[in-house]
Amino acid sequence: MATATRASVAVNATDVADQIRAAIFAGELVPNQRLVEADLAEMYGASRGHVRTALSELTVEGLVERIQNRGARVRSVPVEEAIEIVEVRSALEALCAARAATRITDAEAEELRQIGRSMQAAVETGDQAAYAQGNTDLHSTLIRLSGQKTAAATIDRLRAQAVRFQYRLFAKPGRSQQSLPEHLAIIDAVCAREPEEAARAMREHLMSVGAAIEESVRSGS
Amino acid sequence: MATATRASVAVNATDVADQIRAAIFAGELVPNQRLVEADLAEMYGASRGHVRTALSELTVEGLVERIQNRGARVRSVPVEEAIEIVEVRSALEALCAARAATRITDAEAEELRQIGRSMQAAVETGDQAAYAQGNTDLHSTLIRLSGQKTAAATIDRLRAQAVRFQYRLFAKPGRSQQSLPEHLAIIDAVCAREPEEAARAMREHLMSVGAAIEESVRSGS
DNA sequence: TGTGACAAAATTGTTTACAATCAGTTCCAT
DNA sequence: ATGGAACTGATTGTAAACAATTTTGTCACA
Repeated sequence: MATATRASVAVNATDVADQIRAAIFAGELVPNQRLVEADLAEMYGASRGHVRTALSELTVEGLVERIQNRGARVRSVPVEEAIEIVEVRSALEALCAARAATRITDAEAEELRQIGRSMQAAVETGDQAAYAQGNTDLHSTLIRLSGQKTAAATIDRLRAQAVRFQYRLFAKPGRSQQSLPEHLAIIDAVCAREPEEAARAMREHLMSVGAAIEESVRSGS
Repeated sequence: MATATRASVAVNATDVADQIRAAIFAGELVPNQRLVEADLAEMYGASRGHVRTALSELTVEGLVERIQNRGARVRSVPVEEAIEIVEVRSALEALCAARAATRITDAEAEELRQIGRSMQAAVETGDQAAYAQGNTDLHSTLIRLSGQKTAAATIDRLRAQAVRFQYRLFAKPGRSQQSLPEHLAIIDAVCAREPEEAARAMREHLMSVGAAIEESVRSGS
C-alpha cells in the first residue's frame, strides 16, 4: 500500500485504460478532474504514448472528454444524460429480464431467490452495504442469465458513465425500503418464468430509480 | 475522382477513424479484410501513428478486431450477434418510438406520414432503393423525434456493426411487401400519440427483421 | 490597482527511428 | 520426402525526440 492509487503495473494501452476506468469507477478520479498524460504515465508505469491511446479509447467510451491542445478530463455526465442512461438501461434490462425468464433453470431460480432473501435481510438489519451488493448481484445475475452479450456490454458501458449518481442514490434514506419490493417483484416474475411481467417489473423499478435521481438532484443542489 | 477510395484528406486520428468507418459502412472494406497500418496511412494521407489510434478507437466501437502483433481486421460479426443486435435495437427503438409518440408535433406527424406515403409508392412501383431510403428515413426520424441522444448514439454504434446484414435483407424478394404494413403501423401509432402501441409496433417490426435475418442465413449459406 | 505585452513553463501533438514479432522460405540432416 | 532450424521480408509495437500550443508568471506603464 505504498502507492495508494496504483493496484498493479500497466504495460500496454489496454491496461492503462483498464486502470483509469477502474479509478473512475472507484471514485478516485472525479468528474472534471484533469488527466495529465505525463502524470498518468508515471503513476501507472507506462509510456506517454500508451496513456494517450488509452485516453482516446476512454473518450470513445464516453468516460473521458478531450479538448484539442487542452488535454483530457474525466467527463462530467449532466443529470439529464444520467436520466437518459437510466431510461436506456430500463429498456435493455427489461429485455434481459424477459429473456432470463424464458431461459432460467431451477438451480438458477434458487440462486436468484437467495439474492432476494439476502436483500430482504439487509433491509431488516439496516445494512446498506449488503443491500447495495445485493442490488449489484441481482442486476448482473439477470443480465448473465439472459445470455444477451450485446445488451450486457451496452449496459456495462452506460453504467460506467453514471457511477456518480449511483453513489448518491444509496445514500438516500429510505431508498432501500422503497426499492426492495420492486426487486422482489422482478425476482418473482423471472422465477415464475413470466417474461412479460418480468420486463414490466424491471421497467417499473428502473423508472423509479430515474425518478429518484431526478428528485435527489432537484433537492440536493 | 482520381483516387476512388479516398473522399477527402485526413489529418488527425479522428478523421482517419471517420474515413475507415465510412469505408466499412459503404462496403469498401469488407469483414475480415486486413487493415495494414502503412497502407491506410498512405491511402488517407495520415501518419501511421494516427492510423494506429484510429484503429484503437474503432476497436472499442466494435468495428475492428485486433490481434497482438498480427494487425487489425474489419471485424466479422457472426449471425448470432447480428440477431442480438437487432434484439437490442428493438428494445431501444421501441423506447424511441414511445417517446416520439408523446412529444410529436402536428408538423412532425405530417413529416412522418409523408415518409409513409413515399414508402408505399416505392413498393407499388417496385423501387427498392427508394424503399430502403424511406426505411432509413423513418427509423432515423423517429430516433430524432424521441430526443433521446443516449439511445440514438447506442443505436448508431450497433447499426454500424451490422451493416453487412442490412444489405442482404433488402435484396430479399418480397421483403418490402411484408415490412410495409409494419412500418405504417408504427407511423399510425406515433401520429396517434399512443406510446404503448408505438413501442409494440416497433418491437414487432424489428422482431420480424430479426427473423428474416435468421432465415436468410439459414437458407443462404 | 489594473491591464496589456512579453517571456517562461507546462502540456499536448506529431513524427521518426528503432525494436520485437510473425509468416513464409530455404536449406540441411535424417 | 520430411521435419525442423535458421533466415528473410513484412508488419506491428514502443519509445524518445521534437514541434506546436496553451497556460502561467512577470513586469512596465497608465
